[in-house]
Amino acid sequence: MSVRERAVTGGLQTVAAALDLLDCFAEDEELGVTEVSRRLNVAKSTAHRLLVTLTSRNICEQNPRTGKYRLGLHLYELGQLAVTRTELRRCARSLLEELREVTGWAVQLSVTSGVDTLVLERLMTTRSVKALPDFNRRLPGNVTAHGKALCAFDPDFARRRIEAGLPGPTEFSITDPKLFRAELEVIRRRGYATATGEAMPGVSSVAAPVLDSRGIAIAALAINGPPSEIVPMTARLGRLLQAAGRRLAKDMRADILR
Amino acid sequence: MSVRERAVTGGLQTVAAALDLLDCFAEDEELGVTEVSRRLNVAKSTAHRLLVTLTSRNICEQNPRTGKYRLGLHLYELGQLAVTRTELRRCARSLLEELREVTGWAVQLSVTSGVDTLVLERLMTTRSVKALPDFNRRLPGNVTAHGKALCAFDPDFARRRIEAGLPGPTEFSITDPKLFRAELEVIRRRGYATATGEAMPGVSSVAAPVLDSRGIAIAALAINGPPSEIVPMTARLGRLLQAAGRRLAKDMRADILR
DNA sequence: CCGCGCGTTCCAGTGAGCGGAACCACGCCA
DNA sequence: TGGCGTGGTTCCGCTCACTGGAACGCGCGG
Repeated sequence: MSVRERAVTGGLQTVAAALDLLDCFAEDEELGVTEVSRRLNVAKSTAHRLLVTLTSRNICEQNPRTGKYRLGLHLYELGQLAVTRTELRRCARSLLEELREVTGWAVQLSVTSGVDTLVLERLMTTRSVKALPDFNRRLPGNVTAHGKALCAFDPDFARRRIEAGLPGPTEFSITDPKLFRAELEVIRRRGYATATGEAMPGVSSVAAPVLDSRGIAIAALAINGPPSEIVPMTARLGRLLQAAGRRLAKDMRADILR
Repeated sequence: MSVRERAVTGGLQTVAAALDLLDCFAEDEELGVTEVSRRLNVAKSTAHRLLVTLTSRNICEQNPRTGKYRLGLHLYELGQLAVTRTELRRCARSLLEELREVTGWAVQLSVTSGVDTLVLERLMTTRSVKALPDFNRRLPGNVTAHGKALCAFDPDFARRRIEAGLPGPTEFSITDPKLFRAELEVIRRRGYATATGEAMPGVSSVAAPVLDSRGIAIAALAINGPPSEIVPMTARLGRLLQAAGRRLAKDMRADILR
């Protein structure tokens, strides 16, 4: 799809192409002009012009050694503005720190985004940095505890995920819709979700939803760590996270009324 | 400056306008079409088209209640990709967690960006969340300990800051170039920087630089907390941060050789 | 009901943006 | 050493995407 074909009703095709270019960097840290032109299906000169403009505002940077381009730090600044202004993040700030200190493991706050989950905040500890690999902020909703908690308590999200297919990054991932629905039923009865090795080997997590006044999940709180540490205290973590989820939901309702 | 006047040598004016529009949200959380059109000096219909396109990719979002626009969470995703791929952030990951646990206060990692400092990572604790207000990731280089450490050990940055003027957000900020230079001399001799109430009232910090092989600062590590807690242990924190800075610099040099 | 403010849509004119081609720099291999 | 391939950068003629002005639709307040 070249620039001319990026229909945006009432919008600008050139800007759409520039924004789509940014998404090319999700898979690859650095890209050359030629590869960008191939992926966007535009001429090399067009790709170059897009990159030059993005680079002029530090949305992209060029590696002087290789001549290749990567995402720039101005995105980081803008992104921090976006996320720290969300109500959810504001209300969760203190709670997340407490969870981190009480449990001693990595905590995170997630929301749905399309058919995936998006981690809005992830706080680590010394031992979690050592024990856990870095992982993605965006993941399919069926392979993590927080994703499953969100699916269990947000029927729209679950439906979207199932319709889009259930990816299976590891051998433990649930990819069968029937099994997935059964798992969601278990989670709804229990009130929290668990996952081990389903997004990536050697990571266990427990998650509970943050529910709105209709009982629909608006976010999920999770604790991550190695299976040997997390699995023995699953029930305890589940209760802790449920209580935290209720507190956060209450804080958000209070915030709206303020 | 309208769209037609946004010259980008070899670039695209329309894309430049879209990116400049994003910067309008630095000051204000939400903006209407009319205000955006005023700030960019473009027609309302042009502003609207830019916003519609940015919204189509979730770079902006529209508040359905007010009709106003704000930054969208896709920026957050892209920004996280940008920052987590920096060498510095990768090397500092574990070290920052240790510093936080050893000191019990908020730690941060900063770099220079134009005439300001940019906080790449800030780790909080429960008590720091309670004791410290939220503050900006971008600040002038003369009003924070990390900014002063970067100025003391990066002469170019210091020159740029002084030439651009020394802002004084509080009554304690150093705004006189002569006094500022004297302060930098003290920091260079001592090896670490301190600040109290200079960026915002009621916050103290200690910072030390991360130096490259020529002795030029490439980053700064800082600890922040309330004056009553930080000031009595300034010397101890200074030494701790200097050691951490040396270790980080060494890790980065090792990383490059890998 | 009318006026005002603001987000949204429409349309004619034109200049910004497109792609193809050439240029330049670098590394590699016979 | 020279030729080739790769990939970033620059140039140019053509055309259509983008611009601004104007109109529209909606909500609110007097």
